[in-house]
Amino acid sequence: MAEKGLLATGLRSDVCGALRASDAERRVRLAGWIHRRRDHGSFVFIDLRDRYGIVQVVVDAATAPEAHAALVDARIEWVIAVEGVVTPRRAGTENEKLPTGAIEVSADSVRILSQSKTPPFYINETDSPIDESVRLKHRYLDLRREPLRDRLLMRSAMVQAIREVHHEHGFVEVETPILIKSTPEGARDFIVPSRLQQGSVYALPQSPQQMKQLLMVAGFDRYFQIARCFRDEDLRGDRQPEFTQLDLEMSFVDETSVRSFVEQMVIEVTKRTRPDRPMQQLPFPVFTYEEALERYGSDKPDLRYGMELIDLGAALPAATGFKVFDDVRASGGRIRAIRVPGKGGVARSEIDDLTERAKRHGASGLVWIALQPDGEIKSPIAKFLSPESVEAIWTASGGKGTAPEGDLILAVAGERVLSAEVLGRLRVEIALEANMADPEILAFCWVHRFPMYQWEAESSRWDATHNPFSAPVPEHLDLLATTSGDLSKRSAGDPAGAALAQQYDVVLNGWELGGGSVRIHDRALLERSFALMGHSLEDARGKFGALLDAFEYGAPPHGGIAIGVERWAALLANQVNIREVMAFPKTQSGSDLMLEAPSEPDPKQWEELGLSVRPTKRPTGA
RNA sequence: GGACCCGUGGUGUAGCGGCCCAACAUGCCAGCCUGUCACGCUGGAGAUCGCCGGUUCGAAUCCGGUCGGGUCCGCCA
Repeated sequence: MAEKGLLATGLRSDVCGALRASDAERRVRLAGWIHRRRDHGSFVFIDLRDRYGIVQVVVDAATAPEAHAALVDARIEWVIAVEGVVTPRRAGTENEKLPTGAIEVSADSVRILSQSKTPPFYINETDSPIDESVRLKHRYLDLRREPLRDRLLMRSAMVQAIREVHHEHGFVEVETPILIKSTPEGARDFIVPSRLQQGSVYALPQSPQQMKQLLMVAGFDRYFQIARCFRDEDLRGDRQPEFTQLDLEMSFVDETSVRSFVEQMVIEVTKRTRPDRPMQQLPFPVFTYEEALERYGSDKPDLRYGMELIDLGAALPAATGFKVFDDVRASGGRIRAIRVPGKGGVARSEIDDLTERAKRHGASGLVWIALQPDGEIKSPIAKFLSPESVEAIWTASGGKGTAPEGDLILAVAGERVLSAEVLGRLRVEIALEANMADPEILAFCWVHRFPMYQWEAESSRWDATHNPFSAPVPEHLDLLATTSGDLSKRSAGDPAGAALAQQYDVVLNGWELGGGSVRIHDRALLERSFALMGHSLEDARGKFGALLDAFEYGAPPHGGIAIGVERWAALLANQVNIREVMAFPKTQSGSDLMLEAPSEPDPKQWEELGLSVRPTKRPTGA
């Protein structure tokens, strides 16, 4: 909390929220918004609000007639300045709900600084939800309300902590340009046409990736930036077209040293921002991608609850007689399951719903086995299950009868990755619906050793799983070397497909907070990697020429990470939507409802840029 | 590009074929009130039900389209 002296201005000696019993008898000047008013005729109470809090101001017609007259006219959300004496409240009229509730300010002077129209929604009440488009149109009023205000204050504290911790560890904060060259990194670029060089465009950075690697070549050794990033893709609750990354890069590191710093930093920032929220496990548990997939069906596991995936195949005999299971195993697929505790008495309609969802996620079906409260087994495949198999299933899932209501096993048979991912999603959905996760706990973990490449069947080529600059783990270098450089000979069976990257993600409560890697700092290796992904040498040099060139002038081994600031802030603020931790977010269709952006430019602007636009249907508005 | 949900006085909701030129709460306006704190009391104003079209004797209500907002898939790290 800031010092009173620093907050004093010509209009105020104190802030509203900070007055306490110890200020009694002081004469103060306050300025703020009228939060509420209670007019009793011969005297008026005002709750005066600023961002520090609320204090009650009372004006008595008998002792301060002019001030009283002013307040009789004043309305909610008007901005006023008052002058008066801090007075202990009469016995029995203290308000324990307010930090300032022991005192009130007896005002003898009231000045109207600014009037307000009736706001489109309540500033002083936040219990009932307001349609988000209304909130966005009047964002400055929504920001005036406590929840959004507090979240932005928290985000500010968080960013301050980020800067502090990095400076404490020798990091240099460097700003990188917003107008850069288009460097397709996967997402679609935002484009800014150049006036000076008509027909050419700048791109807005999807991240400062190349810049920060160049800073390592420059010898900055430890860099960080709170960087604005831009991606022209469809929006989601956790995706905005412009967003902020904590971007950092370190030289002379291996994977362990980067993760070790990042982990300390994340813990420290989290503690300084939300000291009240417990972290589930320190140090962060570390999973390989493979392990995360096998155990949680996800590369961003939520560790706040159990329901890990079970490999039913191991519990069942080689041939069950149930065609679906036997066929899947014959073709190399898996039979996986999760056990939902307490759901033994599940209703048929609920099973249908779960089956529907499993199919939507790509499964061909969902098999269920219910251990009912009475101990009976109910399942469409009961006749294929010997008593031994049933026993084995329960043993594999951690023993039977953990809940008196019985348990429910949900099984999916299918291709190795797909079967895991389907159950991984069901696991998250079921946990959400059953409130299985403690909302206060912060469960961080690392997931690492991702595959370098994934096979793109349509284009018959390998593509970077994360980013194309990630280095392979040292023991897999030869997998890249032994894969033919000839594009036409590329196949899903190439040795490179098995290569793992020195790539790591930080995960929090089932959200990917950020990801990074140890980078390739050798020009030849980087060119080879691009070649594997089907880029010609000229192509790669055209897009990443500066980086490739720089690597010929002494590039230190380096690595880093980028962390989504809004996602982190949203999780710390217990929000599922990053708009709730952003001052001025955009809608799902990319509009700013307050500024009414995007908008058509003046025709002259097109002309200056040497551009013309095909006429299209424009929304006419509702 | 696709699927689904929502749109009724300022705000949040109810109404889901005639009882509705629309109800409730809150807000707003006016008056009253010497201790309130979501003050209270009395009275009042305020919506052609997002928009367009259709079905029907009759539409806030049913159907189609469209606009806006949201959730999700694709996309995106």
